[in-house]
Amino acid sequence: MNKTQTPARQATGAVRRRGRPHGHPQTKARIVAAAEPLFLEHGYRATTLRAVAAAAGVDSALIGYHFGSKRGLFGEVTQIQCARALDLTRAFTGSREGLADRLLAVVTELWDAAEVNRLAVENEEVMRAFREYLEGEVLARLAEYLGGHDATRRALAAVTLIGGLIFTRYLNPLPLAAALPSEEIRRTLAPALRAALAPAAGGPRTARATRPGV
Amino acid sequence: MNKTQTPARQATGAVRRRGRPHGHPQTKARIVAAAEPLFLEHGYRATTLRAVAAAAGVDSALIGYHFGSKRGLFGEVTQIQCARALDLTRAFTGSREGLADRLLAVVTELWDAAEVNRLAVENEEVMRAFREYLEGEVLARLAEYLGGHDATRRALAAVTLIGGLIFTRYLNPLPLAAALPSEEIRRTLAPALRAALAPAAGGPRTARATRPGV
DNA sequence: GCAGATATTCAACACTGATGAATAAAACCC
DNA sequence: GGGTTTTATTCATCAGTGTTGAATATCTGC
Repeated sequence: MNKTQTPARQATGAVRRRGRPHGHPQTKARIVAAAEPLFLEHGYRATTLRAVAAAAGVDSALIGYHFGSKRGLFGEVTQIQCARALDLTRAFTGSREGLADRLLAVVTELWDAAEVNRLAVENEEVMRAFREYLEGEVLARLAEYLGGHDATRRALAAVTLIGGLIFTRYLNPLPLAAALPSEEIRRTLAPALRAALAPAAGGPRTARATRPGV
Repeated sequence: MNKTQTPARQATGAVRRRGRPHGHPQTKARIVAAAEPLFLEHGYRATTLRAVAAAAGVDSALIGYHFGSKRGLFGEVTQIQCARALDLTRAFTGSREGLADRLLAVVTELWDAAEVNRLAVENEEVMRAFREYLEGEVLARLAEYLGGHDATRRALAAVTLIGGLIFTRYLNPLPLAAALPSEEIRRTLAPALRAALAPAAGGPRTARATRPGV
């Protein structure tokens, strides 16, 4: 007659009474902490909310309550990592000559340390954030740093290369690109990045900059 | 509100008897044809097998029967497009001097024409195929074409830039990169790609690069 | 103490992709 | 040209997903 025999057996096996427990004031943080390794190991799709809830020792409905949706939780988990992994401020302080090397150093350092590898590409929201950051932040600031009427185009070329580095080494890692030590990667890409950043005067084709920077 | 009373009402509304119908010998092709626009418009995740089956006017179980799984169907739909979009053979026939320009031309032409934009990044299988192609095919052949002991490194730099182009313009398009006409993109990236392909001797930026690749 | 806000639990819901049993159509064999 | 086998299709159902609403327990302000 009664289907609810086990009153509240969470995955941990610990029996918890209904209602708000006394000793767990920050469930939200615990959910995030539990979700992070799961997302990192299994990716977005394969990580279920029930698994997260079980790992955190909470009811799965709490995720919806605190984060609205699975997307909200993922956004909460990766937002900080994304922000941390994309902070290029350091590269923009210093001489113009070492800009390419500083950019490569910052990118490889941050992304080597970041644990956002591979999984972000699955999530539309993260990709959108990444896109907006790459264009609205990196490209814009880089163009401003470079200056000149051709700055936007040079910044675009640089962002393309940097995006390719992040893509082929971290988000969708080619075995070769991922295996090389970062110092070697930097040395490999430095000439191309310097060429991308260099004013087009020395190039074979004169670049008629028609578009004022947007 | 789905009580499943109507015995066999497919999406078309046409009542079909059980068993193999006489006039539809190529259901497989029809499923692929119906799936393609759906995948392209809504992406992988948001396209349900039931919607594909309804659009094709067949039972949803037929997809499993013919393609094994949703992945199988997606692979069937995108495989040809991927192969079509990644055929770089043309770029490898010709003089060494124009290599960079030919590469950029082929990549932009093929990807501008391809309709694989944006959705491929959602699917792990497509990304794996793309990865393997980029490293196993493009990079390997490019290194062979370039020759010399430094060839692999230069090819890697070039592949990084090309991958960045595909990523920031097609797979996860930055507004600016996607808005520019392809001819301008080519002009923008040409110097960097030439520098990537050039036999850099490791020096900072000196013109020791006149030496042809051994 | 008590009213309202907040957090938590439970139970369902609508869907999803997948699969097994039953069956009709076609092909094949002699 | 009937009998058998193979293939294609239908139907029903499964386990599992993210999400949501109702009920309940705890905390907070007065």
